[in-house]
Amino acid sequence: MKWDTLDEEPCSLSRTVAVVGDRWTLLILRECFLRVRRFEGFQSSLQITRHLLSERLKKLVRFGILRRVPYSEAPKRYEYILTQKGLDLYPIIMAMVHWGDTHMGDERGRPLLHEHKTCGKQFDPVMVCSECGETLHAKQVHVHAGPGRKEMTGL
Amino acid sequence: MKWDTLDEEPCSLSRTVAVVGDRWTLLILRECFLRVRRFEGFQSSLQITRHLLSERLKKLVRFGILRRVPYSEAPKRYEYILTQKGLDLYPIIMAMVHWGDTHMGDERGRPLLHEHKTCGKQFDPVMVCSECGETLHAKQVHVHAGPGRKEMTGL
DNA sequence: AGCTATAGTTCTAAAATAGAACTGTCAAAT
DNA sequence: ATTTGACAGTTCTATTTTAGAACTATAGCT
Repeated sequence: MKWDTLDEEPCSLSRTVAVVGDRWTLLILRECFLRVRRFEGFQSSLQITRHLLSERLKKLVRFGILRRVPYSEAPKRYEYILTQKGLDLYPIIMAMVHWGDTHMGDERGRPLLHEHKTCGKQFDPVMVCSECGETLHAKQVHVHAGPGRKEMTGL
Repeated sequence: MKWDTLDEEPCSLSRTVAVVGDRWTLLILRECFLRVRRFEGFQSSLQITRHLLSERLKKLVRFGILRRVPYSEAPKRYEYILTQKGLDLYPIIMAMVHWGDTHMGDERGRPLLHEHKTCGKQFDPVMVCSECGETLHAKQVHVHAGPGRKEMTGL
């Protein structure tokens, strides 16, 4: 496939997959949300090869998900900070964490617990309809082509 | 990396990534939610090589996300149906679609629109706290180690 | 001058993917 | 009775990606 133009397909899922649809990128983003910011930090916690880490970070910067911000002049050193576009990936990451909690758990229990500072409780993420607030299920959703598409061949 | 044992890591994100963390798998799942069920259907709409499609479908069946159901004896033919575990991936897919709609759009407008049959309106998915119902934002969440983990190195 | 920390780049071997052709079963058409 | 076509894969080679390790560069510290 022409993965290099996947981000221009008339399908929002394809476009997202073009940016975050590989294993290393998702794991790097996990570290970002856990407040890792530096090259050595990513490298040592993920055991990713330096080459690939360098490449993935460049790609995330190119797509505007991370900002490369200097934190030291002489020697010039940079750290990688989530932009708003990057922070907006949180529902994707949390949805994946929640699915893993639900369907891939073992006898040891959940690896991590999430506390909502606003209400103080331990929570799970729930996806709801922006209009009526009801929990969303695949079967209650009808999909139809929008302006960005003639024929229907994607999500 | 040892991608073959990623699904046993003490991290729910890793475990999910082990199953759906590659481009073809995500695109195959998109087709599943668009009601594609058969080998030829996936192959022709995705232009994936038959080899990879075969391999990915096997993997999804192995992980219990699709069921391989016969729809014809003589010749034996099968179709691939989402299980409940598979249907539960919907929030992940929708979160990705929504991020794409928001951040990867072009002048042509959205490729697809989603209608919530329950309320009849065109909607966006929103991720809320299961306890208080408020919209979730990364910065309002505090993460701490659960029973499935001693040290904290994941989500 | 030598050691360490940080942030990469370069190199080769191994693994994954692309692309096309091939296999096998059966139904319908000639 | 033989050919054609649909379906669901499998097999093969060439190309691309990734793994793993070593190397480069800048600067502070002793």
